[in-house]
Amino acid sequence: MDAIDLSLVELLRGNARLSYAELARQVGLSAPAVHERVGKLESGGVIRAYRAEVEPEAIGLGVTALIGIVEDSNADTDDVLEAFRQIPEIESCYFMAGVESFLLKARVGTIAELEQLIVRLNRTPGVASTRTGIALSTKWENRPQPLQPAAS
Amino acid sequence: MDAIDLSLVELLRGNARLSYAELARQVGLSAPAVHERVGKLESGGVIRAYRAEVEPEAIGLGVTALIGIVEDSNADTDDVLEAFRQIPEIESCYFMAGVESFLLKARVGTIAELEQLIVRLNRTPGVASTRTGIALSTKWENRPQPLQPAAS
DNA sequence: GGCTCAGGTCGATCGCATCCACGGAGAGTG
DNA sequence: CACTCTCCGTGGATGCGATCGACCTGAGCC
Repeated sequence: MDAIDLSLVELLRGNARLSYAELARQVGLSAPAVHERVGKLESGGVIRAYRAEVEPEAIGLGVTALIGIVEDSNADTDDVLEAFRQIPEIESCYFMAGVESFLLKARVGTIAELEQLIVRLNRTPGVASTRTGIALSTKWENRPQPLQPAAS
Repeated sequence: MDAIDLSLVELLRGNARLSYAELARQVGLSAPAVHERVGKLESGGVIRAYRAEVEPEAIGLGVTALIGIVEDSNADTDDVLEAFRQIPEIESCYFMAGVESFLLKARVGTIAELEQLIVRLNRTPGVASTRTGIALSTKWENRPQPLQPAAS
């Protein structure tokens, strides 16, 4: 993980569809060299996926909610996590310090669907209570930040 | 925005680096047809970007925090937003219903940097108070959900 | 010095991206 | 109904990029 790898990661965070030839020009190596480096970044787990970022409203997901979860005192956290994983509306799941063990980000089409989701969450074994905040608008999301000299 | 467009979006959300030829095979059109459809999805704002998803720890961003912001009663929301936009550590910014006007997701390298960030936020004109929760681990993030028949 | 290995470059081959000309289905109209 | 316009697609051609294999070079080590 040297400075060139870092540049490659930064370039691909900005535009995942850059060709190897273009990446090679940007970092000053040959295309095969870049190909090999990127391959290692992928198999080494640094690059996890390449995703198109889509306007949620355009695919019928106009309602965004952030939901804090308090667990039962006797809950099995792994089971709760597994139950959350089965719910496709939950886009992100963070395990938090504090009273609320989890913070979930969910996207649904309508407020009615959000209501159903909350009911489902409250019924999930191990969940003691939920606290839902509704995002009126997403100002931005997953903005890549410029890379530091960095670790490793 | 028909069923084929929806498939294309779903395929690209799963893997942004699929070739047009491969997309064409998956949806049963020719490569030029797919090329044109994807081009329209991009210029129509449905597809906003293609991004590599990176393991944050690998690039020196091991600390994730979610920060609620309460605004001053006389704050100018646009100014506050603009100030947040200048802070690169803020990856996502939601405008919320409730007492806390914003919810921010930020990533930094160390707890010390998080402390500096919180200080900076509290000093920002228009910010009355902040409430920070630390994510001990990210179970998953930005998981694409399978697409509904959908609107539009 | 001479081995070995990691990580490059170069050259060749094949597939893909992309441009262009052409064709067919469906809607609106006389 | 027949005409035409438009949209959306196909097929062919061409140049670029992905990717493989052979070879090169410098660092570390015996």
